[in-house]
Amino acid sequence: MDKIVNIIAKLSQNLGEMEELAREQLNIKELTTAQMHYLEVINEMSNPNVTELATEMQLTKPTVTVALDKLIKKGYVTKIQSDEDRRSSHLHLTKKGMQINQMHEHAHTQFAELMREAFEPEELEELTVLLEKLTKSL
Amino acid sequence: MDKIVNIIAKLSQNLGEMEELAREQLNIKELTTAQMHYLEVINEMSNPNVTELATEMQLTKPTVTVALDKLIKKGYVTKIQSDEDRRSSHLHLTKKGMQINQMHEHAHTQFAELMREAFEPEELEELTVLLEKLTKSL
DNA sequence: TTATTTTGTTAGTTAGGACTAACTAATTAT
DNA sequence: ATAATTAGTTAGTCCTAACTAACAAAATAA
Repeated sequence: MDKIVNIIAKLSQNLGEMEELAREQLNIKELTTAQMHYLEVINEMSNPNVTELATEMQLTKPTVTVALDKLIKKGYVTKIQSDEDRRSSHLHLTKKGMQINQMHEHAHTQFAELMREAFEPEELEELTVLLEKLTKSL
Repeated sequence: MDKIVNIIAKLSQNLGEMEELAREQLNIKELTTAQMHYLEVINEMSNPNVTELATEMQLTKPTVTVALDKLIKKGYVTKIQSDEDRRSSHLHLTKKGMQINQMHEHAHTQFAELMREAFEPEELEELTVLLEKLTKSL
């Protein structure tokens, strides 16, 4: 019945598959899904401390401390002591940690590639304009 | 630079948020993410047996057996012995198990709603035609 | 200055979800 | 008819990731 809902379902599914594929290709198998989530949130928050990160992720501080230890050991995150409050540290992604962004980007680039193949340039332009409008209202 | 990639990134993010929201709203908190995944795959495969399900999910049979026991106990799945091979059983989702579809559908419906709000009817029609073409080539 | 609060850690526990090894029952091949 | 294979289960192990309780160190309030 509802054509749009079906279309969205399919697009959503495809995007999911792309992300999964990108993950495999970029051999981030060293990281679990949970660990990737930490990196994503740290990235979004830009330099949170442990307490802030725990609050944002709705986890306890001990949980986050332990999780961070592993990510630091593996070289994805660094902790830099704060100047204002010496109990506290800011969390940063290392270059290696930034891979996580690459992963999503990679998936989205691949999807964009599919779109370029599927459409004539004029159609693509049309679609871009429409989707741009949509994202602006989201 | 690449407008489309950015647009896709945003759409992808939004779809993800919608799914998460739908999950919360439909109080499927009784299920873990892993368990939901079982239901999704069973649904896609329509009546697999344990071996087929394990192969599809790239898990061992004991793993799947144990996971299914829990889902059966909670009333999301039923196992029906095969007539042709009495060692084997077909897996079915119960009505309760079908909720999982509802969840995705709900998310997609919400997203479609946003689209209807964002566009004039003619634009929506235009977009539908374009996206339909895209999904066909995916 | 002393007491309280806050930041983060360490230690120990629990639950989920994966695995292998060993098994039973049913089917298929020799 | 017997041997080998296949479907699925049970038992036992391991790892991840969550939790609480108890703590030290630093900052803030009384």
